[in-house]
Amino acid sequence: MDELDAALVAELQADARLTNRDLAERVGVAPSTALERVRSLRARGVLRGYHADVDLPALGRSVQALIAVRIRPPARRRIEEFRDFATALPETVAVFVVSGGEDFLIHVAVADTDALYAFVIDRLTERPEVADVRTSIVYQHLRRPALEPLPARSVGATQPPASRHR
Amino acid sequence: MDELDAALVAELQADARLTNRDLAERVGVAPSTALERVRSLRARGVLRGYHADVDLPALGRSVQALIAVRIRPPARRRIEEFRDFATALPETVAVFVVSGGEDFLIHVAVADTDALYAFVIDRLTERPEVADVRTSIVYQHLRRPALEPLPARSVGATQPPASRHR
DNA sequence: AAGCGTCCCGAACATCGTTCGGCACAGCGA
DNA sequence: TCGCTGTGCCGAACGATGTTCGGGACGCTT
Repeated sequence: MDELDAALVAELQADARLTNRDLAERVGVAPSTALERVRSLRARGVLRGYHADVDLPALGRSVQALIAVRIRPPARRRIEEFRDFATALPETVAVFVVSGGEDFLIHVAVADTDALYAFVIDRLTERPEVADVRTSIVYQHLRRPALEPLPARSVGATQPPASRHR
Repeated sequence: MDELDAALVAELQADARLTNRDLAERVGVAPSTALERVRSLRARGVLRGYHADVDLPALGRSVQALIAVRIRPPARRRIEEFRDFATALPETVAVFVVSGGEDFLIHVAVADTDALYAFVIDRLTERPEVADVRTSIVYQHLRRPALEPLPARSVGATQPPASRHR
């Protein structure tokens, strides 16, 4: 993870459909170099995939919510089963397994508030391990365009090689 | 948003770097057709962009958290200012503006628990409008590979044209 | 039944992805 | 000081891909 890797990652976070040539040009290396670097990043698991960002209302999901769920008893098996269950639901956008007052935060996107209510009372509270549910409507969901590697102390980061060549 | 559009969106959500040819083959149309459809989806704002999914620990951010923040007074100006502030912070992954007990949920990724603590007490509670903060560690963050358009009642969806041609 | 609009296709040319041989530099040991 | 070695990068070349454009098929309207 030297500076070049970081630049490639940043560019691909901002636009994953950049052509390899454009990508190379933006970070200032030859296309062949960019190609090999990106491959390495993929192989090392730094780049995990590329996903389209979709407008949820256009998909008929105008209402988003974050649903905090408490599981009783919070044993590994219950947690993992519920996590898999929640992740597989078609209304689910993402699932956070968290510490604190609750065990899960489920990010859902549904057609309207009726569908949200139905989701909570039919899908969630129907399950016996669900001890508590708190629903928050999501008004806005903003993401950062690109995550830079932070100051990076120690971590598993490989040594940045000295700058080379021309 | 007919069936073909939905298929294209689903494929690009799963892998945004599919070549147009592969994409066309998967959904069963000619490359030129796929190209025009995807263009239209972009132009209509259904597809908002393409982003690389990055392994945060590899970027030196091994600790993730969701930080619930309450703003006082919760007036529009305060809310919007704080939202922009939080979105711009380098530690921030995403910001949810929500209803309920809190006004914000900030998803952050930092190097370690020290950095998390520093973030909360130096960056957040330093601001006078921050009335309350609740931090939850994120153990896991799972996303759905692809969001299908839900049963879709009414919505702004255009009429699906009858199947055409061969 | 004829006209029209929509959607899709396939061929063709420009552009891109990918491979491969080779060079430049840094570090090492003699 | 000198040569050796490994690493990272480059550029040319070939195969694959992106993109445009003219035209055909179908359903709907008049």
